[in-house]
This record gives sequence, C-alpha cells and structure tokens, in this order.
Amino acid sequence: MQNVAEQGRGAREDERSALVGRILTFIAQRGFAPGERLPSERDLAERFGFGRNALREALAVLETVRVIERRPNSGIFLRAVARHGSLDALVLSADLGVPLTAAEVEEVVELRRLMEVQGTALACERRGEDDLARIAEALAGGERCIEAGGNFAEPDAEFHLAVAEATGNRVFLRVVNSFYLISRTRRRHYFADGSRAALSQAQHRAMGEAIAARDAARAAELMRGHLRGVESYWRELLERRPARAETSTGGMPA
Amino acid sequence: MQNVAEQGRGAREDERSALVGRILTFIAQRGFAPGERLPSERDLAERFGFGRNALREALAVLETVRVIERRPNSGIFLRAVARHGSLDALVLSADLGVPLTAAEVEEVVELRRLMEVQGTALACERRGEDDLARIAEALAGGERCIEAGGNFAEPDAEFHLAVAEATGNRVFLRVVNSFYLISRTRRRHYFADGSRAALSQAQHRAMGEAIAARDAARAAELMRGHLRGVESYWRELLERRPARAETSTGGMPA
DNA sequence: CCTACCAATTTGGTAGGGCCAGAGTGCGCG
DNA sequence: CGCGCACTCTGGCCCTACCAAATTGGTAGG
Repeated sequence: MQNVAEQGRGAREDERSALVGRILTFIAQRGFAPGERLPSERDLAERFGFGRNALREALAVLETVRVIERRPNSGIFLRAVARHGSLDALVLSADLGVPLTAAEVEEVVELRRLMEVQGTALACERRGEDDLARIAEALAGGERCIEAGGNFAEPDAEFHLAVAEATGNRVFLRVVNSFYLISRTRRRHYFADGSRAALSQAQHRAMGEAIAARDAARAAELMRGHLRGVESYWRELLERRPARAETSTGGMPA
Repeated sequence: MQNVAEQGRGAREDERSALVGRILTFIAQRGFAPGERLPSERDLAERFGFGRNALREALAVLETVRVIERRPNSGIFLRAVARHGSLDALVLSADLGVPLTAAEVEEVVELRRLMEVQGTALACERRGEDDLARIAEALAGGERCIEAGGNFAEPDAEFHLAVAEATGNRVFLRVVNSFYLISRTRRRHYFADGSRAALSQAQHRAMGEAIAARDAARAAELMRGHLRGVESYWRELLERRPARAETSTGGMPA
C-alpha cells in the first residue's frame, strides 16, 4: 500500500509537533475561555521546555486551524473553537492523540453520512470509466486485505475516497478525506473485529455495482444504511463512556 | 461589527504570512509535480529574503493544510494537493489573495449547496428557541445593513451560519464556516450590486419562517433555490474568464 | 481632580549563528 | 569486488539580539 503510506500522515509528525499537542491539551486542561488571553510566547516556551522558535511554529499551526489568534504586540488569544475552528483542528487532534469529545465524534460520523449519501448519488451521475476502475481497485484491495487478515481500516477509506472522487468534485473529496484522517485510529479499532470487515466489504461491493449501473437511488440508500450502521455503533459505544471518545491513546501521541 | 472583526481573519495575517502566499504562488508558477522535492529550507529562505525561522513557520502552516510534506533530514515535498489538501488550504489561499481556480470556485459553491440544503432540513428538526433567536438576529442585521446601504456579504454569512448552527452539529458548522471564509472576497463583490442583497434577504426571511415552522421540505427547497441561483451566477461568470476565478487581487495580498 | 504627554516595559516579528541527528553518498580499504 | 566508514546535506531546534508597536504607569500641567 504505497498509497496508504503517502496518504495517511501522522507518523512522522508525532515527534515533530508534539508541541502542538501539548499546547492543545494545556488549553483543554486549564479551562481557558474563548477570547481569553494565553500566556506570552516567552512564557509558554519556558513552560513547555522549548525554544521560542519551535513554539512559534506550533502557534502558527494552531492559528491556521483557528484555535488561537495572535495579535501582534498584544498577545495570544483563544478563539471560539467549536464555532470558528477548522476541520483540520480535529485532524490535528486525532493525529496527535488528543482525544476528541464524544460529541465531536458523533457529529463527524453524522456529517460523514450526510455528505457521503449525497456524494454517492452524485457519483452515479458523473462517474467515468476511470472512477469505476478506481472503485474496483479499492474493492479488490479490500478483498486482498480480508484474505490476508489485515486491518480493514485502510481499504475501507480507500473505497469511500474512490467514491468521493467519482463525484468529480475535488473539494468534496478534500472534506471527506479529512473525515477519514480524523477517524483513522478509531476506525482501526472498529475493524479490529474481523467480522465487521466482511460486512463492510459486502456493502461496498453492492454500492460499487449500483454506481456502475448509475442507480443513484439505490446507491444512496445503500450508503445510508452502511453509514447508519457505523453511526449507531458509535452512538452506543459512546453512551457507555460519557466524557471522552478516543478509543485508546489517552492523550499521548500514538 | 465587532463580530465581523473577530470572525473574519485575514487582515492581521496579511503582513505576517505573506510568506505563505509567496510560497504558494511560487509552487504554482514553477510547475512542481506532486511528490517532487522543493528547494531546501535554507535555499527558500534566501530566495524569499526571509530568515529560516520565518520560513519554517510558513512551512509548518503549509504542512498542516497538507500542501507539502516535510521529511526530516530529507527535504520538503509537494503533496497531491487536489487530493489530499485540506479545505483550509483554500481558506488560506483566499485569505492571502492567491486566486482559486475556476474549478475550485465552482466546486465550493456546489458543495455548499449540497451541504446547506441538508443542513437546513436538519435545522428544522433540531432548532431550539436560541437558534431561532440567532437566526432572527441575523435577519435583523441584514435588514439594518440594507437600510444603511452596506455590503451584504457579512449579514449573508451571518444568516447561513446561524442556520448551520441550528443543526446542532458543530462540525457541520465548522465546514460551512470554512466555505464562507473561502468565498468572502468573492461574495463581497457579488453583493456590490445592491439589488442582490434585497433578493437574498427576502429568501433568507422565507427560510427563517420555514425553519421556525419546522417545515423541513419547504425550508430545504428554499435553500436549494437560493443557492442554485448563486451557483448559476458563478457558473456563467466563470465561463467568460476561463482560467482564473478570484474576482480581483491578481495574486497579491489584498 | 482631570487630562495630556512621555518613558519604561511588554509583546510579538525577525534575523542570524550555531549545534545536533539522521539520511544519503561516495571513496577507500580490506 | 564488496563492505564500511567518513563527509556532506538537510531538517530540527536552541539562543541571543534587535526592532517596532502597543500598553502601561507615572508625572507635569491645566
């Protein structure tokens, strides 16, 4: 899976931007309110045992995902993350092992369903032969994975991304891709149970056929069912452990 | 518009991360292929006349939006942006005045419609009294804006975001928010024609009523019509100028 | 007592030099 | 001919220093 290694980041970053994770958890633990001012750069740098440069790099990252705002000659301010934060803030958190809240997990899963059902219908209208080939390849990869007894998380993502790409809307693809980056670890745990792989693969195959046949109604319905299953799984699981959501990695880089 | 200043970034960043924009256009102009290696940090720093620290900050940003990948002790590599780039890469571009391609503009608008139509229906089911109040406030802001003869872009966003928030799905809100950050400048130009504001405001008002009445079918249909209008506007406009899309700011920070 | 002004301090922005670790390369020795 | 050891390149990080803008506090004047 050449593709996988290129696609799924998060391994190389672990060491590098652990600082971002540290800051993120720092913000979470001390209950900073939106709009509140954080300690100065020099202060934070010392607190985390990093130089000001490394710290500024981390701050730049946190600013682009709209978690903080840096006001020149004034200070660093926390933003209303739930409202203004970018999707990438969640990608970052997931990458760095900072657990998402249960609400966030649920919302991501719901949004994923909302979008992918629509996307599947679109894919039926617009898919070309190359898209079909990509989907077929993803399905084949899933087959190989099951035979080899590997973790189905990657081929699963591969299939869904292939469908997303078939919509012809690359911005759509970007967003869906973010979902899979966010849920990466969680999905890996989900598919630790091998039986789930077989079920998903079967559903994927059916969807692939519907898309090839340009049967939008059927394809969308299949996708809805497929994702509703996942959704209810997480909903049930999360009800049992109210506060935090990430399946493992309790705050540490995986 | 206290709120506006807090919400829409892009003014303070101009100076600071102009470097990011420079690098972005640099990548675009020299036709780097995905996977290709960019010049080294020291090289780039000299090329742009910045210190290595400032440059590294910019690189950190570009890495989190998945435009580049930094491999320690190896180099900086361009990623397949259209496929792996994050939505925030587009937000960044828009903020920095790096023009989006026509395809990107169209795709954002289409995706916006796809999502917001769904979201509106959801909002009908879930909106609480506070959501209704927020929507009403956004409508009132629109009214005031029209009376004052201001640019309708902000109140427009305010309304759509209020609806998005009414879905109760904050991740959904994040994504929609990104759309409005991306299209900020463009929408400001769109609403330079005052007559469009009146039309949008009327449509917003109707949607607000449908949402208050929990009439999901009607609300969604109104939203679809509303956004289809915008969509066709852009489609027409873009056909006339094939290559680039941004309405002004030909490559320079606004 | 209030106001206007000035200076010291704080804060971020940036440069520049230096050191380390890891990867990659090529030359020389066995 | 093949193996392995430098040497070099590259990124990662630190630290010091300097600048400019904003803030703050105190003071002198009205």
